[in-house]
Amino acid sequence: MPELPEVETIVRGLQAVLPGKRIMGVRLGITDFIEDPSALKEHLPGRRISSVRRYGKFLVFDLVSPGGDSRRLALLIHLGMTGQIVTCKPDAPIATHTHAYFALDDGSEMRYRDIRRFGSIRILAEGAPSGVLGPLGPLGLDPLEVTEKEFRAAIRGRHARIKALLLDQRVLRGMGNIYTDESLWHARIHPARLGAILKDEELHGLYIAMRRVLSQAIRFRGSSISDYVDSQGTPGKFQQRHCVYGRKGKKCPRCGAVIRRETVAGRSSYFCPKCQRAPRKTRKAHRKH
DNA sequence: CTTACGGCCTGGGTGC
DNA sequence: TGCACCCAGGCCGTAA
Repeated sequence: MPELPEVETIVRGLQAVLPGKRIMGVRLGITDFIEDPSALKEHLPGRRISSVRRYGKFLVFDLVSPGGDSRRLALLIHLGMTGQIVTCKPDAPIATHTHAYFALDDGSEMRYRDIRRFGSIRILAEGAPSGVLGPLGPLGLDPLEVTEKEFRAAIRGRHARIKALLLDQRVLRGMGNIYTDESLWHARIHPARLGAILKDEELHGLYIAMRRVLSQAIRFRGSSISDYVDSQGTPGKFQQRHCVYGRKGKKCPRCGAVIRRETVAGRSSYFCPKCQRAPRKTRKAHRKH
């Protein structure tokens, strides 16, 4: 579900209401997607949320302990495909597939709901001796903060398809299937092209397109295809602005050709066969023997 | 280092 | 109404 713009929208909504609030208690439903459920109950109650940040597609809740205990902890939530976080009153109706409830000291509640349970919730000990960054460690550059030079360096010389590179969280943190396809369309680059063969001119165009698409998507509060809602339960609007994603069989808004859907890098990929010229062929035959 | 694939889960849509 | 099948904003592990 959520890519950078959706997570950013949720984070902004939470950052507006959560900082300063203390977590009083944790209730859990199904926990098979939580690495260490008891750690949540052990470490969260009593701690105060100092800020809510986005790191790639992760939500990071920075926690401070009022009792002088200076060990810094963070609550890390990844939304997977169908994760949702909302704040509400404790007596608000409980949506199906709600699996975690965080009671706050102002009497409100933060809830985590996740139909498919591909998400994750875990504690990050920021002062720990090793593996300090945990799952955040391997993540690459933020697409909205990366410079063009860094972007070029990350893509150039890579033999993988550009689609796979954009989706690889170790290269860029935050891109997902929708915004990858939209960015490639704007830049007129076929998803199966190899990163290594892209010209500087094309990388420039892709860099500009990616940042424009993401910024615009944030402005429209993300894309709601089926499940995504922000922290107030409101869907995004950017899906109305998609040029190729989910538009198989419809006309390319730029040239009128029929948009196609093919699997590239293991994911559904939407593109305009006319604007986004396909690469010559993948030489796979040579590799055998 | 890369790709391909299956798996994790549930639900929506389609066609018979 | 049922069933089989395909699809889905992510990511991990395995094998080649």
